[in-house]
Amino acid sequence: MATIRDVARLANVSVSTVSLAFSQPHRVSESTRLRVQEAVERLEYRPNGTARDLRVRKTNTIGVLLHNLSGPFYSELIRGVEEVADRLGLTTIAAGCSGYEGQGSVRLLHEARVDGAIVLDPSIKSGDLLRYAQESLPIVVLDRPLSRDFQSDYISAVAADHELGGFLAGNHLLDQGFRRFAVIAGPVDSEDSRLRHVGFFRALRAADIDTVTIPVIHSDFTELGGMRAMGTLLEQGWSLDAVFVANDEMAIGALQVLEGHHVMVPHDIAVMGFDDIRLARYVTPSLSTIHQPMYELGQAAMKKLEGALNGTSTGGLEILPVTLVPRSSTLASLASEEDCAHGS
Amino acid sequence: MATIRDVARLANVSVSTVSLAFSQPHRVSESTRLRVQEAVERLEYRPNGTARDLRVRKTNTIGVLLHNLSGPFYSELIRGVEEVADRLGLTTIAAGCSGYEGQGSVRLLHEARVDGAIVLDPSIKSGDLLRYAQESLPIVVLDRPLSRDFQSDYISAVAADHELGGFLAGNHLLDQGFRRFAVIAGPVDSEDSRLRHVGFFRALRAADIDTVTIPVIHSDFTELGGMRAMGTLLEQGWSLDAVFVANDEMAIGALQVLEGHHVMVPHDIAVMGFDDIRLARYVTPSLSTIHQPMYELGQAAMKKLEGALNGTSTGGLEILPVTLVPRSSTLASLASEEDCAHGS
DNA sequence: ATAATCAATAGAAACGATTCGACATCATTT
DNA sequence: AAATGATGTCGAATCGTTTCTATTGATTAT
Repeated sequence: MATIRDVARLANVSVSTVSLAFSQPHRVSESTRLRVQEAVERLEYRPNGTARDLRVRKTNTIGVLLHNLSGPFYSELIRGVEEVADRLGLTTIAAGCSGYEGQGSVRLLHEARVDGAIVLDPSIKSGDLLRYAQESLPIVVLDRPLSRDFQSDYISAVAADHELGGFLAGNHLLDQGFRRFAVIAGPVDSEDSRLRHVGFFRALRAADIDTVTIPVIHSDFTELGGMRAMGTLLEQGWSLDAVFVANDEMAIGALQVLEGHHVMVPHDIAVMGFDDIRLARYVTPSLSTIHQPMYELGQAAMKKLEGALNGTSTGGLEILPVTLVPRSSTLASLASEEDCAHGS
Repeated sequence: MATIRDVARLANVSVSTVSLAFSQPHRVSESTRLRVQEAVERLEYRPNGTARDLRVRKTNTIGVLLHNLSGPFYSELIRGVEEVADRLGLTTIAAGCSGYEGQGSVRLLHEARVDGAIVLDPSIKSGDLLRYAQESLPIVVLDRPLSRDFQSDYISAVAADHELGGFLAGNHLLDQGFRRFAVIAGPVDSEDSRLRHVGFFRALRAADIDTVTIPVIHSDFTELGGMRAMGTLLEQGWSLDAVFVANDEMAIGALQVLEGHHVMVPHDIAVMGFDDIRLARYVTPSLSTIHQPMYELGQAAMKKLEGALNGTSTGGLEILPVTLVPRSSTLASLASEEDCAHGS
């Protein structure tokens, strides 16, 4: 690889002049600029980013840390981040955190390989984040609980309004006339799931429904987990109008179990999900759910990061609203139809 | 941020000793190691990755370049890459290539910010890749055409056997007794689509079917594109048994149009996709398709890259087999049933 | 007893850029 | 004619590591 020295030599100028020719072309004479230009092309010179980063102590790169890069769920979110970052001339890189400490993406933070980071991985310990975050490396956590002792000028947060989502879900099911509910929640340590749950119960209580008698099953946010949870619910023989499931993955699992047991949705039992993943629209019946504004979340996170980067930090927590997406799985009009569908 | 000098000062040793204490702890005495250790903790010292990279001329990072990070399609693939990279102690970072040249992820290559790259983005010009690829920056292209003049010791390729996929699809449809076909292909400049098409026709010709009279519509690999293509096919009034669609996205679009026109699948027309995206299993009727081994593709790409990185390069092109995934949308037994479904 | 070996540490030279201050050279002002 | 100001260029310092080559004192071999 040709270095800037090689270019300087070939163009018969000093290294500093070459550098100037790049950064402030108007400051060097026409003739030298041309000579430099030619040398660059002859040598196929490309600047070494690592060296530059070291000197200017900036990488112009921000990292998005995910639990694993695999989640299709985060696609939209990253698009939002990228869109904003691009406008700011920043490169977005995403890294999964599958491996153990030191490995993988934590290295991006630990070794200051990025100027800032957006963290979506609940598996990264808050203590670590707190240590990493500093003026030269602000962090925005997205959709992850931040506890009271998790305060720092260099950490801010963006989240969807999960409580509101639960509330909207509850109201919707009530509107449709359902009265006997069950909840399939996420893992007990999931703050998101808890908030959704809280919002849901708030809606029910506002309608004078006794929430204490409502069966709640905690599962693990996966399709399989949803299947097991729904199976349990059926076995226990509850009489139900509707099930509020804490995310779409599990809801889709639940749908399958119901179909397997010839329980008609929404006729016998309505099902409500949360997240609005792509699949939700395509399953049969299509799944009513709460839409998380993933793209906007990504944008908001990146904007917050920008603020922290250029000092005009806003800090704190920003909460974005979610919206109800009613589909077939909770439609009362369908629920009251006859068993057999006529025509298509 | 504390530097290694600060640590050295506080521990009362030289900078080089601190460095040694990290890299080869047995080479320094117990007592100094402890002093260094303590200084590190007191100062919260973390090595600067940028400086290290510059000195050792290696980043221990490999990049995965995607068209956009958004594609859920690539999730599995990246998982495969990550799994292998982790074992090798390499960090995987993914970057989209949305922006223009110089921006975004090309910077990773251009400025040598990674030790190697896996490229999935057809929008990156082959010429650029050729320029970037060199001993210190090997590149593996994945599932993208590499033309004859695209030869370099530092570029290798991994791809799925699209031709075989088309062939399997053709045979499957023939097995199910379909005889009058149409093809919804991808963009004309898509090598993948072309190969799928070729394989499909090879199967038909082997069964003495005249492929010349088969209608072919080129679309753009999107759901909407599939809808338009199917719409056109219907308008033109062909009598068809089955449609081979060059990818699942378009196939799903086609399915929707057929449903809209009250054409029963597979009773009236069978539909076959390609890729085996997650959605394929969940649409109604579930979509028969050709499974691309995304995870294995990712693994294979990373292994090839490893070979190039440590000199034991294998180079060339590796082709992985695909498999047939028959589902409802092409099942002859369903096709011959009565119009009205009884029960579920 | 002297030379050779070894362990532990230090010093200094890279790595490849950017950037600051200095220095000519030449045109302009007083 | 001297002072001032641009303009274009250059040398050297710097960023924070790693690593090569001394240096020192102690231990072992001859």
